[in-house]
This record gives sequence, structure tokens and C-alpha cells, in this order.
Amino acid sequence: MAKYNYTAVEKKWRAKWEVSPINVNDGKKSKYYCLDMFPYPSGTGLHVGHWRGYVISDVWSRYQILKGNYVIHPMGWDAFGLPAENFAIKTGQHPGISTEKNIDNIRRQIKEIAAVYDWDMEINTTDPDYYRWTQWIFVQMFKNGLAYEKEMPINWCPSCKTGLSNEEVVDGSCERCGAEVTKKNLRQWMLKITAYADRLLDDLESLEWPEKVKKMQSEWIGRSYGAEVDFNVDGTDDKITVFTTRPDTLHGATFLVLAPEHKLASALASDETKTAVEDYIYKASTRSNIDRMQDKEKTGVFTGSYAINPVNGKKVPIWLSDYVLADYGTGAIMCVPAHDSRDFEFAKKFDIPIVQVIAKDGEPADELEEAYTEAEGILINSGEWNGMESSRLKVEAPDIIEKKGIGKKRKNFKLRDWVFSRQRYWGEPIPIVHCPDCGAVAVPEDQLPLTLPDVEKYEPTGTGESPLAAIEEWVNTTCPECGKSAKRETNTMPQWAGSSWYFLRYPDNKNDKEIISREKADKYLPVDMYVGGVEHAVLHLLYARFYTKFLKDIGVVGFDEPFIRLFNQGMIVKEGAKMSKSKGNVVSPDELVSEYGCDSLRMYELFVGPPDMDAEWDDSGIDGVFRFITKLYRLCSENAGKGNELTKDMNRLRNKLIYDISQRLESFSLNTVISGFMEYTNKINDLAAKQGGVDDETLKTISVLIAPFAPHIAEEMWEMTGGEESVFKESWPAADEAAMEEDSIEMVIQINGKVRGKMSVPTAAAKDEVIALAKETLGDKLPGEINKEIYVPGKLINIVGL
RNA sequence: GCGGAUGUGGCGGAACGGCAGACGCAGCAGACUCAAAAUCUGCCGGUGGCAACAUCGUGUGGGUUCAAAUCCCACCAUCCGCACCA
Repeated sequence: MAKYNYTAVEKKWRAKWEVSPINVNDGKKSKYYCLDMFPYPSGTGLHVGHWRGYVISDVWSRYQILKGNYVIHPMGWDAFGLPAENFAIKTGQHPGISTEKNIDNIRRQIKEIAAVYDWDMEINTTDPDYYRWTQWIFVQMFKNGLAYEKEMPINWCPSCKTGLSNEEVVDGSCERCGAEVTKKNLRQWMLKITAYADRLLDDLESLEWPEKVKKMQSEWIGRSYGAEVDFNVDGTDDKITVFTTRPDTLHGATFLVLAPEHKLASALASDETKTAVEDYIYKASTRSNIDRMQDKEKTGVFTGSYAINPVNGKKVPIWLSDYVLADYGTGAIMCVPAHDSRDFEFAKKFDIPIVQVIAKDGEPADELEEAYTEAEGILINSGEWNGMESSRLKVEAPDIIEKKGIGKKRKNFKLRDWVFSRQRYWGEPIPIVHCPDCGAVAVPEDQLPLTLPDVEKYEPTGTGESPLAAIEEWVNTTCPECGKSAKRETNTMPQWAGSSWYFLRYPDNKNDKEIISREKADKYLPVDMYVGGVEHAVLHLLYARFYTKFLKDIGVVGFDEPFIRLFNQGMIVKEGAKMSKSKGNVVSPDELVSEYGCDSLRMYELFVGPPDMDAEWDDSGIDGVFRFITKLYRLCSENAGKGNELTKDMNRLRNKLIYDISQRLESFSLNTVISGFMEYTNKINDLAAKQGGVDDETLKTISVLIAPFAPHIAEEMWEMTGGEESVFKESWPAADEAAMEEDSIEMVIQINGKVRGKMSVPTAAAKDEVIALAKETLGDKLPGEINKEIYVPGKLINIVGL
């Protein structure tokens, strides 16, 4: 028996593809941009989980090639980052060296996938020719007022010794290392992502992304509509502005609460309350986020001052509490305990009056058991608003308040500006010079890239300065505007900087005049399909969308959204846990490839389960795919070129195969594509045994269909059946539905919904014939009295007795 | 607490409201072998039965329907996201 020598076959075809690429840009085909989230070149290398995503995108890319497209399918390296830097701290070796080594290893591993990556497009975020443009974008943002400096308390990771963005803090801990995040007052570079909040939210709708990801982003942006209302502080000229989404409940506001960090907080204290207030403010300032989040019970302190509710003139006490966030809205809220559960809890605890202003049926309750938070009901206890519908008033109140001159309409976002500077070494230097006379000045564009200098110590200082601050000859420079001596910015950019725009660079990666030519941007972008893990749902994907919108505004590109379609592949887990070096459950693809071949591993990666679901890895399962490939090879080698005739039965199978595979592939059901190949190969084998062989037409069809999944054996089969050029020069076939018709079909016979028999009927048979035949088949099982006969053409008959 | 996803044999998983368990792994039996590997054939949810067959069975409890893994309601478990955003 002919043994399938996958090693030789795979080697042979890789060499051929090298010489004559299968994905050619002839300028006439339409483009299809299929992108992987580029990897961080870690020292551990790839595991089978990484492979899965790359296989999925490669299958899709090869399918697009067969559909006649020119496919942009590039790969690169997101190579700035902490592991390389930490390794450098330990060894004293420049992080660029270990990075380069890791890239070489991972490139080698990725080449084992045999994906159709265009390696001429390769990029590396740590390459000065690349980060020149990362810096260029920053300069453009600076010039457009979107990059600004600010001294503020930021999230600080004491372990990484650097500031973090809001997005990088997960449950109060550092997204990277898990250390508890603290606050630190630092001068920071910020990006004004909030200027794009509306567009980032509204444009989500147009994207073909998983609903889950869209939802996560929209909640992260968190837009809400309402009003700002001014409360005068009784007996002073001060006023406190609050933000509320429920201005309809204004008459029910019986107290105000300010964040302890509010600028009036200590000024509001009276002589009697001074000690308690100062004490509360101090305690709040020292508590960590985690501490504050774990708080179940509300705390607070009365300031001793009162404010005047502007709609009814009532005096309401002003409290401080840390459940009010200083950096959202105005840092102060009006509290309507009857209609907000947090205010209710606070009012109960501190014995503050609760005034109901909305009643579901127009009748007030004797005593509220809990806050009624719906905006549905009739206004009561609300002066001129009495009798109005709360749902309507909720929408109209901002305008009414504005007309009365006691506040204004307002919308708010949860999204905060992006803390963009890091106090670490291994990142892009921020291209800014600080001049005592001119202030912050951008490094002129013709002087970019501003390259990362060598340092003696990579260790972060922990003082809020990056290691670059220690290099005097680098720090001391002259002002690009006035020429006087000045100092360079020593902070670096976060890792997200390079990944927020990399998809733009691939098609024009050697352009030394522009980030990308507008012509190429128009021709090759945006990305049609983006494949990667769901862990970037907010971070990377939000930042990349923001960058794209900015680049559109300055005319670099002509589109608003970088990624039209997004696919999140499920994680591969082992013993129920994510693969990691520390858990010791990493399965490397290297041995599997040498033992079973690339085609087998590719197919097995898909066969493990639905591509968007997590899947448990089990090495032994790959045997099944390997056996299938062996079987397929044997079928082909025993029959190819024998001149067997294409029989009607075989042609039916052939067309059904085309139909099923196409449908499953289009709907991204890649696991059932693989099982479909197995199923049909079994059937074709059986039929071949019965009729004495398989024809070349059928074998050719299989090789075209299987080409995206197992490209090597596909080429080999194509060649065996007489193909002279690559199978990828073929077109994806269309099924002939007429040829799929069976002469007879098997129908199920049910009595009262239970299967009681089966029968074969001619496809063309009419309803009456089928029912008569069913009754005959049932014989004495037929119920005496028949209530109903259900006939589902081509499927079943259900006879329902009385 | 809120929101989302998932729950089917020993295992991974199939199944436009229409034969539950396709396909594969593991297992069992047989063929070929001196033997093993490879390969091939058959069996492979539970219970009862020699068998034909019957009966139960898709997390739990209800419901809709001639017919429910699939639709509806309530609940349980696991995973993920958000978490005082006023």
C-alpha cells in the first residue's frame, strides 16, 4: 500500500510556492485584507492555541484566493514590551537582542503553518523605520491639540514601576503583572480619546463584529444623557453643580453628596464638623482602589453646610462620601433616595428624609421598602411637574432646566483620556523637547525617528522618571524653535502605540516618505477580516479605532473604521486552564508538525471544536485527522489517472460535497467542514469500492475544496489528477443542485410524534401516495382512529391518533 | 449585584422545531501477522429482552406544539465581562 510521505510532499510544495507564489497581485483582482493580531515575540514561542488563530485566518485567506481575490495577509511583530525589558534588567543585555532572537524563533514556527503570509510586508514595531511613524502620529496629535500634558493622580503599578491607562487596570490590578494598582501624582502625556467618544460609540453599529465586543466597547465608552443642575450653597456665594440622568426627580433631591476630592469639600465644613470632614477626606485619599471597591457598606460625613434645591427652595444637607467619583461628571451628585438605590441606602443609614416623586399608579406608597428606579409613572410632590409622565419628563427636563437658568443639558462619558506615557525604557521615546521659553515643542518631522538611546541601566527608577532621564547627553538638547538649551521628554510610549496603526503600514512598509501613500491606503484598506483573541476587546481595538479616526481627519486615510469584520477565536485550554509556562501545560506545535505533518495539525486545530469557542486540547485526537489524510491520499493514488468514469451516483456525492463544504465555510463552521470532508470521503470510498473506482473529476473537486485547509495534499492530489499549475489557480466550485437530487428518499414514519418506522419513497411521490405507503408500512401498528396526519415533504409523516 | 455565553455518551463534539449522539478520540471483538505496529471489518448512552423490539435519556422544574437539545417562563451550575459612572 502506498504510504503517504507527508514530509516529502510538504517540503516539495513549499519549495514550489516559494518560487511561484499562489497569491498574486495582477492589479485586476479585487483585494481582500485578512489580518491576524500580530504577536508579541515572547521567549516561550508559540503554542497550539496561537496556531489556531493563524490557521483560521489562513484558511479564510486561501478561500479568498480561490474566490479570485488578491489577498493581503501579512505578519509582523509587536515587539516593544515588558518581558524583553525585564530580561534586559536581569542580564544587562540590550532588549533588542533577545527580541531579535525571539522573533527569529517565532518566525520559524509561524512558517511551519505554511500560511500564505507575504513576508515582504513584514514589520517590527521596534524598528526605527517603523517607530518613526509611531512618533509621527504622536506629533500630529500634538499639533492638533489631542496630545497634552497634565499633572494628575494616575494609576501606578508599583511592580512595573510605571503609569497605566484606565484600560490597563483590571479589577484594581495591573493588566500585565497583576500587582495592586495605586495612585500617583505625575505629570503625564495624555491623548484626548474623549474627543472621539461619540464617533467611537456611534460607528460601532456599522461593524460586523461579535455583539459581545461591540457591547463591551459601548459600555466602556458609557455615554449617558442628562443635565447639570446648580445648587447654591446656603449663606455663601458658592454653588455646587451636579450631574444627573434623572432630572425628572429633581424635587425628590433631599441631599447632595460630594466626592471627598471635590474642591469645595473642606471649605464646606463648619467649626463643629471640621475635624470629622478633614479626617474623612484624609482617609479617602489613602485608601486603595481595591479597598474602596470591596466596600459593601456606605460611609460618609455631613459637612455642616446646606444647599438650596433650585426648584423648590428647600434646604438640603451636603455630605461627603467616597461612593461619589471625583473624576466623573462634576464630582458631585444630587441624591434622590426614593428613586436611586445607592442614595436610598445612604439615606437610610444616615437618617435623611426620603421624598417620593414618582408613583407608578399616581398614588404614593406609605413607606418605600426600596428605591423605585424605573422612569415610569406619574410625578407627585413635584410642584408644577405634578401629574406629568416621568418617562417623558426625563427627556424634557434638561431643556426645562436650561430655560429656567438653573442648569444645562449635558451628556457624559465613562471613557477617560488615555494616559499615554510610561516610565520605562523599552518603548518609543515621546518626540517632545521641553524648552524653558517655548514650552513643549515637537521634534521636527524631518528629525524623526528620535531613536532610543542605549542606557547603562534598564531598571525603572520608580521615581516617576524613565531610565532615559539618566542619560544627560541625550536629555540635554536644544529647542527646535528658539535654539536655546532644552531638555528632552524622557517618558516612552505604551505598547499600544505601535499596535494602534500597524495594519496601515504592511502594504507600504518600505515607504520612507509617508506613513502610507494615500493611493495604497485607498486601494488596500481597510481590513476586511481581523482574526484574534477576545482579550483585546477594549484595549487594542478601541485604540486602533481612535487612531484610524484621527488619521482620517488629517487626511492620511479615507475610512473611519480600520476593521470591517472581526472574528474572535476561542482559546485552546489544557486541563481546563489557559496554556502558560508557569502552569506547565503548554503544548508546542513543533513536535506535532514533525510527527503528523502540517496539514494534519492545521485540520486538527479546526476539528477540535467551533472556532469561536474555547476547546480542550487532546493530542490523541490528531490521530483521526492523520488517518483521514492517509485515507484520502490512498484513494487518490489508487485512482488518479485511471480514466474512471464519473457516475451519476458519484456526481451526486461530488456536488453535495461542494454544497455542504461551501455552506459550512461561509458560515465559519470550520469544525464541521472537517467532519464533512471525513464523512464524504468515507462515502466516496464506499461507493468507489462498489463501482470499481473513483474518477479524476471527483478527486479534483476534493483537492480544490480541501486546498484552504490542507494545502499540501491538495496540491499533490491536483498534480496526480493531471493538474499542471497550482490548485490555487482554480476557482472555488459551485454546486449543481439538480445533480444533487436523489431518486428516492428515506422518510420517517411517526405515530403520535414517536418514530415507528422508516420507508423509502420516490422523490417525486405525491402526498397521498406517501401517506398511503406509510399506512401500509405501519400495518397493524396503525392507530384505529386517526385524528390528524402531518406530512412534512421529504422528511416525515406523523399520524396522530385520537 | 447587573449583563452575556455555555451546559448533549467515557472524551472532543453533530443536529433549518422533524430519526438525538453525525464526524472523530478512547474502548471492545474479529481479520491479516510467528508477533507487534500499521491497516481493514464489526460493536460501542442507560435499562429490560436471545432477538424483533420496548422504555428512559440533551443541567433542573414547568409550558407551547402533532413533534422541543432547539421556542417561552422559572431555577441551578460553570466561565467571561462590568461593577457605586449618579
